[in-house]
Amino acid sequence: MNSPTEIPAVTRQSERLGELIEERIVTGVYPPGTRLDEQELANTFGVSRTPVREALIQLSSAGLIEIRPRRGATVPEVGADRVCEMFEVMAELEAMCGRLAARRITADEQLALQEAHRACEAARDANTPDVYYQLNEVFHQRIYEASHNSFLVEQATALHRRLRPYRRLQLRVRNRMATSFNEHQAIVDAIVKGDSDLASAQLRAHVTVQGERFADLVATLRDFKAGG
Amino acid sequence: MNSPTEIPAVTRQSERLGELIEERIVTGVYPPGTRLDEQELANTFGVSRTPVREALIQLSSAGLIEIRPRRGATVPEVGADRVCEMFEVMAELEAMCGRLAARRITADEQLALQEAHRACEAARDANTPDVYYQLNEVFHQRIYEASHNSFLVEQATALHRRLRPYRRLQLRVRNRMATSFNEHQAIVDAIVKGDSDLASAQLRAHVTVQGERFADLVATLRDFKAGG
DNA sequence: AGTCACCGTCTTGTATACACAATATCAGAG
DNA sequence: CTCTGATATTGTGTATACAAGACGGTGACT
Repeated sequence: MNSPTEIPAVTRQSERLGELIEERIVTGVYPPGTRLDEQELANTFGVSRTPVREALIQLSSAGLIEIRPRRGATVPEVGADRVCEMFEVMAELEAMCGRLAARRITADEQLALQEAHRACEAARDANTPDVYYQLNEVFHQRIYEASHNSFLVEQATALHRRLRPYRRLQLRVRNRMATSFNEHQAIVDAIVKGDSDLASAQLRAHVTVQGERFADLVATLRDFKAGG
Repeated sequence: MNSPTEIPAVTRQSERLGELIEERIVTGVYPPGTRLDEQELANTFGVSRTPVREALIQLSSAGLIEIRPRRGATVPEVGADRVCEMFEVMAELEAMCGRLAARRITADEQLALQEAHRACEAARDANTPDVYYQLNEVFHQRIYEASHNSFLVEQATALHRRLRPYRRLQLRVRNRMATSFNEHQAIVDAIVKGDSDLASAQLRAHVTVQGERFADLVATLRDFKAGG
């Protein structure tokens, strides 16, 4: 008697491997410039080279690694300018989500959005940046979904994921949490009000600020390095 | 099946295979719903299953096929609504390109853009839709590049590619070529003038129209089917 | 007669083996 | 001592072999 809801956890190893390797890349275990040796990865994860290769190809398609023919896979050195470009695109994608969300959001989704927003508020009051960071992801996801454009949701989510490590760097920035929450408030207001232009502008600004903060951070680090 | 006389592959077979299979998908050789048997593809292209699998994984990451664990790869049935969603995102990406291009385009790029535009004009005057279609691609690519955001260029190009088959359908639409060219003219003017808001709006409208045309076409086809 | 279970076949997923290209190493010449 | 060229080694790219799950058919039981 097989229960219809039985989940045999039947996923390809290569898929799991991809996630594991991705995790190690974004967490800095494999820093930029690292050469990813297939055999070495295979040994590390206790599998053969085949699923490792498939995972690497997947990551390559996602843009997380670079595969040069006959030269193997490497974690690319993503220049600060490159990341800024990505934030620039992210800002526009989020702006679009906001614009559509303001026009299309349902009552249920409004509730879900405000709930996520209040959760962020709690994290802010508790002064728990890590929690805020996670709830922030939920908040933005709610907006994506309210756009009622599933393709857009996928694109935005993918890029959001890819920018995660760089956004994470900003946790420590002074007052970032409070400022972020205030921006969120304005965004929620605009969406609830149905003001698509305002929602769009607010979200664009919100994300653009993150890109600028990242640029600031990079500049600071460079100065720090140069200074000694 | 190694043919020793073939030119030494400077690129992976799987990469070439990916392009070949992609070509067959977008040209309708493998229509939506087709089950892509690995062994069959391997026989077709005269290689083993390994590079075929790698190509399929790549295509899956690009969103062109769906791979369900243990059930193989299939060409997904992309619903009309899904395509419309993609056009909606494309419109926004192009709008962004235009907005940035209006602010950042160099003198050289202006020349290249206008050259591409004039080439389109020639194709319009010659009433050669196929040629116009190809030159149109170049025209848009020029705008992407003028945005001076390489990540945006990649994203826009990828989505443009993915929408190609649906845009191709519109070649036959009455007066589409002339209308398209007029829209291009307005876009070029706005960019050259440096009016980023206008360029953005014009491009958004230009692409949105394509999405609507596609929707029209689908509706017409449906009625046609229903009618007889 | 309909339904369910069991079994065979087929396809995918993974491992291993082999071929070849690219890089590293070392020796010899300038 | 350095530069260059040949050789060795390493690692990728492809093929083949093996294992395991999914689908279809057939048979038995209700």
